[in-house]
Amino acid sequence: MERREAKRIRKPTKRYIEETSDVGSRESNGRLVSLVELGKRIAHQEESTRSEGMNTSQSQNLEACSSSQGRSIGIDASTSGGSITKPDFSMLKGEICLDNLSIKDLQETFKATFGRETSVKDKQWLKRRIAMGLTNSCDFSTTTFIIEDNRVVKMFKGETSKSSAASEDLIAEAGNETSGGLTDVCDKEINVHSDSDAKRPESSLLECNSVGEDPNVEQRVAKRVRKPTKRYIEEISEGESRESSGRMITLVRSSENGQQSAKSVARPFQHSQQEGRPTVTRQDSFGGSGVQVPFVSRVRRSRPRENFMTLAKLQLDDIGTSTKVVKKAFEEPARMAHDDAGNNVLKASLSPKWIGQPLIAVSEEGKHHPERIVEHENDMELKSINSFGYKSDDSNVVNMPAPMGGMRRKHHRPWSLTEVVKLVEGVARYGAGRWSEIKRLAFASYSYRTSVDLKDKWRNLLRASLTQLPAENGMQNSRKHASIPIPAPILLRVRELAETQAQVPPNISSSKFAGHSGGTDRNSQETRPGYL
DNA sequence: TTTAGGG
DNA sequence: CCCTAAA
Repeated sequence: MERREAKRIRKPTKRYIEETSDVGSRESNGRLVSLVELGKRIAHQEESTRSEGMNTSQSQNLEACSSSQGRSIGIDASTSGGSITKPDFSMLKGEICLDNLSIKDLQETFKATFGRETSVKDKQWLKRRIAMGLTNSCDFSTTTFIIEDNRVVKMFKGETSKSSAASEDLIAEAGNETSGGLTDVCDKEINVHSDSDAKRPESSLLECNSVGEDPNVEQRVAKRVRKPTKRYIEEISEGESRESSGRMITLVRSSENGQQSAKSVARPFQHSQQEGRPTVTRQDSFGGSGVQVPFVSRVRRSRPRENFMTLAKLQLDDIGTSTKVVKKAFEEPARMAHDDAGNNVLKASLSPKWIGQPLIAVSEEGKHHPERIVEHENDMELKSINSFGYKSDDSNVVNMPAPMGGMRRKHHRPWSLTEVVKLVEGVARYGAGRWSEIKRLAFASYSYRTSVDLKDKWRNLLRASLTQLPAENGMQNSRKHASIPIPAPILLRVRELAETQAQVPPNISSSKFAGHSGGTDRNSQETRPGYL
């Protein structure tokens, strides 16, 4: 329990949070830049008192340049700056003033809002329409930048009122260019925008920004390379989901109103992906559709592992992965054949069959339950145990059907008594925890049984020795269970060893386990403690 | 890769 | 058994 906590709490979380939030900060930083620039430009424009026409065009530019937030900022600027006085924006603060306007005014407002004329005379309709349009645009813009918003806006406002001095600073800091130069750059950008209007995915506010102040941004992009572990993806996505989902909404929204902003917002991800390893966006090449999936579609809990693998193997003919799988799959039978050389039994007849087996038919087989094939083997086990000759048993060349099932679960291989004994011996000799050692020395002939398996088995043995030992008098040979109980002596030994090596949890001991084993058998995955 | 633990 | 985190 304690260990678990320690394990779970560890820093990776922190690190990943850092990394992931980095995206956010980078992005918001980008926004910030644009806002700063906006402020700059506003200030500049105020300073040089341009003509009315220029003003309006500028405000449009603002919108275009800063995409989503541009909207609200532009509005804010015009209201707070006060230099822009087009009647269109008289209701910028929302639908507040709509009531006071005449139909004609409303129509004009409509035009200003939606960019098209309307002949509707219905005051209510107009108001509703305008209000909707406004709230839409404002809405998503406000949801887009949350934290930075206040700060930025605040600074921005102060700057506009203060005019030149502050703006000079910003300008110098931003790009050691003259303000004219900067505006020129942006103006250019904007012209491009307005030329092709909606159909320009590439050019974006980000580019506009990076013109002024990119190095930081670039660095951050480059920094974000590592792809979090799936587990972590799931976990942090919990915290991040808000942000990402918000962004998704933004994308949708903006694509339904100002087109180009969508692409521009989404762009950083693509960028970082090109930069190196896949990061936040992934190319899901399922079925060759090649769809870009933003973040991780956190849809599945539990283990779709095999499914995925088989699926991958089937659907996309990725040579790389599939070959790897196949190779690994083939390894098993080969080794098994080799191992069984020392023993007798039916090795020769079986192994060639596996090797010769085609790679197909595997995927399909994944759905069936191949667990059953073991049955006969148990009988063998029984025999050898009954004779109590702790050997000659587990030459179990289990009739394992095609191991290369696209990474299917290892066929459940019951632990034979000899294996258990060897395990115990191994632990006695090398100590519990030296699983690799034990594996290498005591289990040299059992190619299956990885060190992890040994570890697991030992854990189970331990558990068994703890729970089952007290009652060892009563139900020694009980036929309750189909499988063979582990002989008490062995369990005793296990326990001794465990005590020797301080593996016995002092107080909890049996009660916990007893309660635990009462639970559902979880697909018979977890073998019962006291049995083979 | 190996260990340790949770599932 | 599987999966992962840590080391």
